[in-house]
Amino acid sequence: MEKPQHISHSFPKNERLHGHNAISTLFANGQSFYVYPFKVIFVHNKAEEDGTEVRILISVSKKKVKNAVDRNHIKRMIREAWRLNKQAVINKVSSVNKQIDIALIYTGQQTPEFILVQKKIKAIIKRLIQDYEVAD
RNA sequence: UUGUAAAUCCGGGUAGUCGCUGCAUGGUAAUGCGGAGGAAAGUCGGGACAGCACAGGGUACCAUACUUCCUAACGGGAAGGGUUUGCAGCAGUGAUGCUGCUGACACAGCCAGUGCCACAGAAAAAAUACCGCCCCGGUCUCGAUCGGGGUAAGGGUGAAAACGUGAGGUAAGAGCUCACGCCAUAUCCGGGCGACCGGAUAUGAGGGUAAACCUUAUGGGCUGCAAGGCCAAAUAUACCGGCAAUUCGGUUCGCCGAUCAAGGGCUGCCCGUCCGGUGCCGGUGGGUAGGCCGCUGGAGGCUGGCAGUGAUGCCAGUCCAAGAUAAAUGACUGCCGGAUCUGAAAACCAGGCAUUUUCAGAUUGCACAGAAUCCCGCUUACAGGAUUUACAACGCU
RNA sequence: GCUCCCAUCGUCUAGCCCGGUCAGGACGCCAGGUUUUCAUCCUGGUAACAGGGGUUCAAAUCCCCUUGGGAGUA
Repeated sequence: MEKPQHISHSFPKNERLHGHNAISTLFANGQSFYVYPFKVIFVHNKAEEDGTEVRILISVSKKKVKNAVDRNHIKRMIREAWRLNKQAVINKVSSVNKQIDIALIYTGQQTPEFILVQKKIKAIIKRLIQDYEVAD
């Protein structure tokens, strides 16, 4: 699919969504859809100068998952699944010269298997790409 | 050997692939080294550190409460003292005492004062006597009744009944008296640094409750790293409410000194004190919410020696062991280990069951749990394993 | 992170400071009555002190620990 030099499984800091303003605008103006057990919120922006196409926020509610160890574990699995499969979204977004902020909110109450998480993340990525093709 | 209890320690290992984070090298590609816990948890005590404030005094408020010691400090710890639950033994007519084992105790003072003690009960604290007991008087049907008085031994009530046991005494009774025993207070003697212990004498209106008010003693400024500092960015000496606008002296006419109003600081209040002349206080609103420092080398860890019953301290050597910030310390796979289940073999036994060991297979990522300024404690959670000590058992048929 | 507060019938609450009655009231819910029927109204019932330990004769109340919920704070 992609050229070898574009394949990167790294997850640097500028691909993580942070800052009060960016998150507020995402939750205020973003579109959302569900792929159980995830709620996905995303918003399109104009391309940034620093070259990051995608910024992502991963959240697990303290009310759904009480234990801090389990909460960290879920977040790590989600981040890992995203890290290994994100390249398709980056390529698509950079091809239309835009930038996207995404929030992945885990709404389940049980700790899932990694295979299941990876399957769902792939489905979300497919949905995001479809959304771009419809927009075009 | 197994089980139970207590104490201390450990609480998965390893290889590969792909990642995150700090530092160093290096230069924008990488490489090397480091990267959660005994509780990181609860935020219950105590500190360090920081900011505000800082003549001081009284009072209020809060906390603590056997003694001595340890500690930076503590509501923590060590050693000791006292009280007490349960069991067993011994002494005594008995009340009770002594000894051993075993736990528990927020354990100053109800003899400083005040309050409270529901229901029941006659009475709940200096006792108005319900039943009962006894004496005196009246009446009559001659053992009952009425009236007056004595009595806290007995009954019943209650969580608790006015020191307990035995005797004397008496109309009946009563610490009324005596002996013994317990308790409290005071004084003296001996021991102990002390709590307290042993003994003697005297006194006695001899319930409980201070996690009731309180008294006594001791201690305590307030706020917390979102403290606080710097840089960047951004705006509005915006609006509302309340309060105030002193006097005198000197002068080189710039001011200076004194007094004083509004108001503010000194945790609340009072005194006192300091600041304070065009502003002061309270509320609402607007802007920015990015980065750096604080931020990890410390009451530090480990080893050894010495002192001490011990907590702990001193000395010497050695080591450096996370610093994230929408928040890192991981994910996947293989092997080893653990746990559970099944099967087989062996050991013990006359045989079987149980137990133990070994082997094979299957299942399961596998205790509690994730640093957020740091440290010392406490409390709570915790599969399994190791060591030590104490006690019990050494199988059933 | 730090600093605090709260927990009582199905719901909203009183009682807690200063311990003592069957833990009171309102709205619910259930049953009966009133009414031709329904609503209203009347009568009766239902049902709670977050969990554990301590102090006390006695704890919703006082003290300690745990659990759950909430608030403030650049």
